This record gives sequence, C-alpha cells and structure tokens, in this order.
Amino acid sequence: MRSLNETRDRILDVALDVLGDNPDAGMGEIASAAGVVRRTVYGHFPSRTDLVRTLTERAVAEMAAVLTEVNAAGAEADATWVEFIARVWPVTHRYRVLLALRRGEYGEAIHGLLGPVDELLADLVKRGQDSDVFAQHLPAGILSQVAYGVVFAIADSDLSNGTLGARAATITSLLMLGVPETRAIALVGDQP
Amino acid sequence: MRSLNETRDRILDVALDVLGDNPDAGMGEIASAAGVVRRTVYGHFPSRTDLVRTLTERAVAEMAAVLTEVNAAGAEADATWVEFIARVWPVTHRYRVLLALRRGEYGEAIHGLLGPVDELLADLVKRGQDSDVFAQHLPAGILSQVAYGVVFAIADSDLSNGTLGARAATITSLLMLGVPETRAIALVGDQP
DNA sequence: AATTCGCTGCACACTGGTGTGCAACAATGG
DNA sequence: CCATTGTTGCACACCAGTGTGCAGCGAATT
Repeated sequence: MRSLNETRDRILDVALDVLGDNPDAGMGEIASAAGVVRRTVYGHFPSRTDLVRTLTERAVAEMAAVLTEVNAAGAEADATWVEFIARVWPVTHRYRVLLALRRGEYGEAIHGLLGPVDELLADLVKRGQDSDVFAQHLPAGILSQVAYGVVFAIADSDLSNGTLGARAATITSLLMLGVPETRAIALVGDQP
Repeated sequence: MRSLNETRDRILDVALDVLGDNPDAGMGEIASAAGVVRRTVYGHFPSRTDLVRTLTERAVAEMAAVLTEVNAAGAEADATWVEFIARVWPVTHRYRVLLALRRGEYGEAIHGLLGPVDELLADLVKRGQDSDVFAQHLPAGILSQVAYGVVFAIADSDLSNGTLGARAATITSLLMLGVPETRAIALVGDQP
C-alpha cells in the first residue's frame, strides 16, 4: 500500500490538470487520469465539492504567500506588482481552472475563500495609488480585481504557453493600472 | 394562438436573461421564465445547442453591424474604439453569457461564429497601431482579443450595473491599448 | 362549422454523473 | 504469521437534464 498522502496528492495534482482542460470533467475522468479507480477518489474526498474546495484552499495559500512576501520587500508599488506577477504566474496558470469554476455551483464558496487574496491585492493597489504610480480612475478594490482578472484570463487563454503569456499579462496589467507604457516596458525589461 | 414568431422571440430574449444569470440553466428553467412549457421550447428549437447557436448568431450580427458602422465614420482609431464600446456596450452586456458558454461544449461553435467580429476588431486595432495611437507591445490580433475580452469580462461582472461599468470598461481597454491616461480620460469625457 | 396551428400536459426512454455499500485483494509493518 | 490499511471492482440507488411521442385543447382563419 502507498503512503498515506501519496495518492491523495497525486489526485489533487492531476485534478488541476484535467479540470484545467475541462472544468466539467467528472470524478471518473479525474480518477482515470490519476491512475486510480473512481471509488478511490471518493475515499479521499467525500464529494466533488470537497475536492474543489481543497484545490481552492491550496491556491489561496500559495497566492497569499507570494503576495505577502513581495509586499514585505518594500519596493515601489509598480515594481512590486511586476515581481508579484512574475512569481505568481506559474501558480495562476496551474489554478486557472478556478476562473471557470468561479461561476456556477462553486462560485460562492470560491469567492469566499479568495477573500484574503483580494484584500492583499487591494492594499497593494491602494498603496500604488497613494504614491501616484497607479491611476485613480477606479477605486482600488475594483481596479485590483480588474487588473488581476486580466492576468487570470490570460493565464487561462491560448497564449498562456511560452514566455509570451507572462510578458503580455504583466505589461497589460501594468498599462491598465495606469503605468505609462515606457515605464511598463522598462520594468519588465530587467526581468524577462 | 400567437403569431408565428412571437413566442419564439420571447424565448430567445428570456433565454439570454436566464442564461446570463446561470449559464447552466436547463431548458425547463428557460421555458418557465418565458411563460411556456418545456415542450414548447423544443417545438421552436430542436435542441439546446440550436438555441445557443441562434443566440450566438444574433450577437455576432449585432456586434458586427455596430463595428462596421463606427469603422465607416473614418475617425481616429482611439476615438473609433470609444465610440464602438459606447454603442456595443448594451449588446455585450445582453450577450454576456457567451463569455461563460465560450468554454465547454459550445466553445468551438461559438468561437467559429465569432470569427467575423474578431477580424473587424483586429483590423481596427491594427489601424491604430499603424497610426501610432495604439501600443505595439502585442500583435494586433492578440491585443484586440485581450482588450475586448476585458470589456466582455467587465460587462459580465458585478459592476456591470449603472454607468460605472461602461466607463470602467472604456477607460481600462483604452489604457491597455496603450492610450495615455490623460488622452483616455479626455476621450471618454465628451461622451460620458 | 370545420379546419388549421400553436401550445399544453402528460408519458416515456435515455444519458451521464454522483455518492454509497461491501466483499475481496495486496502490500506493509508489528 | 497476522492485522492493518489503501486500493479495487462490482453493485446499486438516485438525480437531473435531454429529447420524443401523442392526444387534446383553444383560438384564430376560412
């Protein structure tokens, strides 16, 4: 028999992959992809909802960790944002399925769990607005949502493969945060 | 008995509403909301796929019409974009469900039908890039997709109510097209 | 008055996914 | 060797949605 959490972790990893391709994939599909029988999945997660919740909790933990870490560096808001996107990009891409799952059935639960990340994000944008590096055409709470929403959307789109995705997401989000084009390109230039 | 297309049109209208709230709503839900029986819906649309396809065709027709119209005015690309968003906003908001439906099951069909709109959009952005009013950090085909994607996403989000949504969508999309903040605000200023 | 037409109100078969129960099996560790 | 533990392979009940068939009904048309 395998060690306690070996199979469980593999199911979680594979579930991200499978659901990333098709958010409506059933427990059977996930089980097969994990090299396991459907019944086994139910042995680890009492329901599909439980599986999704666990995945969401993981995502929130990872994102929040990155966010607090880059925040602590004390750099200017726009530079912090670039650093944040660069480091959170793989995570966002891995958990891209949450974008689709956010709607319908799990929407409310996911939205609730995402709360902490939303707050940290809004704080960062607010800081940028206060120091005049970000535009103020929208309140920080909304602007942060829209900007990170774009990053998520690009991570979930076709062009998420290769380096193009990360670069496009960073520059695009900077622009919509009100950072001038020249400054935006300079910022991403040093860490391509 | 009602006139030939009266019920059919009402079903289509209501379907947009219902699916807008919940993209996974069944034929039964749509029927009830339209004040008819499920069987009647199947009398007009042989399958759920047929209904969705009809809705998509409507959306494409309406959007393409607006797009060609504003393009013919011959204004600068950024002004044309503002005019386009202003006039297409209600349409985008009405058909916001397509954003969610684009994924899974109908995704391919919708993507195919959206082709003409994509082309017109890319042409407009290309024109803006050639006359140096739009940034060139991304190829026109991708940039147009991302920019309009944001408009669609905002139309589908919570802040789609009130005038805030349209304004936020316009300014945000302008910024990510590379239009300087001052110019963007000036552009939307004359037509709030 | 007779007919046509759109809607209704059932019935049904079918599909696909969820979640559970239980016996068996194989590996691991005392 | 024996007990524990994770996995398997079935079985089953259940649910929700889709799509179809058909008899009937009421209102408009002729």
